[in-house]
Amino acid sequence: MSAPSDASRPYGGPGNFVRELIEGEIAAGKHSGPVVTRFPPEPNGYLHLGHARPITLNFEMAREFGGRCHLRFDDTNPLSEDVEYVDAILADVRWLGFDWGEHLYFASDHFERLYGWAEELIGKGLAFVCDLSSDEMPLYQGSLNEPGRPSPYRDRSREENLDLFRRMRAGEFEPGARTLRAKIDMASPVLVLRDPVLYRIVKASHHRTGDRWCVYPMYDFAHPLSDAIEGVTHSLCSSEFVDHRPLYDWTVENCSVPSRPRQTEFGRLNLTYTVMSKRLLKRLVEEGHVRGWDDPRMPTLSAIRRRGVPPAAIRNFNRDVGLTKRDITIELPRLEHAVREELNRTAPRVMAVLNPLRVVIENLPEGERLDFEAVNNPEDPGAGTRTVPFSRVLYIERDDFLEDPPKKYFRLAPGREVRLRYACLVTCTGVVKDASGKITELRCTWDPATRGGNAPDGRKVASTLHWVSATHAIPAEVRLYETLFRVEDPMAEAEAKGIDLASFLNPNSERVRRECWVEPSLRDAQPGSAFQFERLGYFAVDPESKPGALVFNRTVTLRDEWAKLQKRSAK
RNA sequence: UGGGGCGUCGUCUAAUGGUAGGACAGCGGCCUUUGGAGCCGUUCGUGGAGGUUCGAAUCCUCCCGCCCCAGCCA
Repeated sequence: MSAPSDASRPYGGPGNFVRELIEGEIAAGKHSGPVVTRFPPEPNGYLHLGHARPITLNFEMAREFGGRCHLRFDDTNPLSEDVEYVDAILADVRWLGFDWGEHLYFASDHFERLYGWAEELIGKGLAFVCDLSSDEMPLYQGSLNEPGRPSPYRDRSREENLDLFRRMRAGEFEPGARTLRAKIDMASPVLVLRDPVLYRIVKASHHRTGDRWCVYPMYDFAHPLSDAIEGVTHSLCSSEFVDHRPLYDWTVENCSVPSRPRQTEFGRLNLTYTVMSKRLLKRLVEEGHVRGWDDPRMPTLSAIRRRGVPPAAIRNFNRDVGLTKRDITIELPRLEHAVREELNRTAPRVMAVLNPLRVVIENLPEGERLDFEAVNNPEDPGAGTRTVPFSRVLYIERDDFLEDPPKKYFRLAPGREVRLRYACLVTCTGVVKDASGKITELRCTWDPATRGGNAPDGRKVASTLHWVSATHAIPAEVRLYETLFRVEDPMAEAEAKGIDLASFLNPNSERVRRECWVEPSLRDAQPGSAFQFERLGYFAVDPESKPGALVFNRTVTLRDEWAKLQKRSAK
């Protein structure tokens, strides 16, 4: 149940109102037992970045107070749920670094007791069987401004209600024919209190209970009661459920439950340049805008895992962003910061050339190989060093040479001397072009006195370039990712302008480069492992990668001052 | 429009009647064998109007704005 987390980085800092609430309760002696929270997903889709907030919050609060956090599937709607999602959700929560221990539950485990409480409500005259069809019911519900009218079936006797409800369970009626409803107040200004449906008839096989049930409890009934059964003390949920709290309380107050949970709501988290609703994400998959739920451009947890985002970055992101009652939209760079921060600490450095330009070292004989020692991670001395081979023909990044360099361009140019990272200083002596004028090769000389990269005479160079040895490098495919959408808030723009969401997709969200070269130490890089390609960014080995056919995904770029300069001058 | 929730730098978030602080982003600089990392500096904010008070982001009144609710979804 304890998360691998840094306790010096508490969730939301001292201002987290949920922590203050719990501390206050404990100070007031309101808890005799442990603090118990829960994360309650419905297994009808994949978890995304928006879910990481309640996951982190629930597990972290339980940990901070020495309690426990349950993982409970709210599987009360067999029409939309599936084991496929159960398995994926389990894997995602585990990946995020949280452990529910023995406390894995399903609302469907509680169906029998829930049913018993429904009969209890009938016995108390607090629930009735309603014969209104799904078409008719809205006619009685009123509207935002007008009160509803009581169902004509509202005053049935307890005996008749009980008989009908038992026959509903026995499968005597067709789906939609009848419902069990709470008897509360059809005139309530709170819509959810207007005799809400508690049970409906569904004849579909449930992924866990099979065909045992013909009636299924609604969320508003199953959720508070499941919390009570499990001894949940703090039912933390997002703000759209604020209106449901009176019904939550009504339910636990009127059923003979073993404990008294309380619901507390916090604001939802959104991110710029993406969408975060299951419906929209599903559309992106189904319409082929992405290759699947784990396409690295998606905001799903499985996708960012594939992209190379470490789980600690997600936990820290949520801790740092904090928690209030308001819905928030975080700017994407804030997430990228958390990702870089974590990867900077942990990712081994390596050299890779994504857009190769051939360089011939004229004063180094063919067939000669020099070995240079490279630091694996300057942030982590314990990561050690490795050897990188150097020879007459190299590749450097095409962007790292300009025949006619502008001011503030520090990289290679005719006649200029730069350092090749970990290797030596080289000077550009010539440029070879093809018939169309495209540069095909650079001629350089190296200074053997600068082995390792420093000049004994103390002369400085303006920049350091990454490189690979052409004869030793390994070919690789590299997938470069940008935001899926071109605009900060695609949903809002689509609605405001009446344009389809798809028109805001970023055509450059994925660019595949197949002629990249990586240093030989990467030969056996395993899927999932993360590296910093020096000067370029962080890259993770894709699950599709194989020895001999390496595939890397760009997780996030490095901060790039030169790119920023260029962007600014382009405006 | 009935009910509910929420308004502090561009974006998040502290300050719980007593100097409006921090992070990310931005800008400027230092440093650098990654134009990375790190370090230093800096611009920018209490939705509005009244009121209470020696003193208001905080308390009161009114106004304005944004979000949620009319599934037999969760």
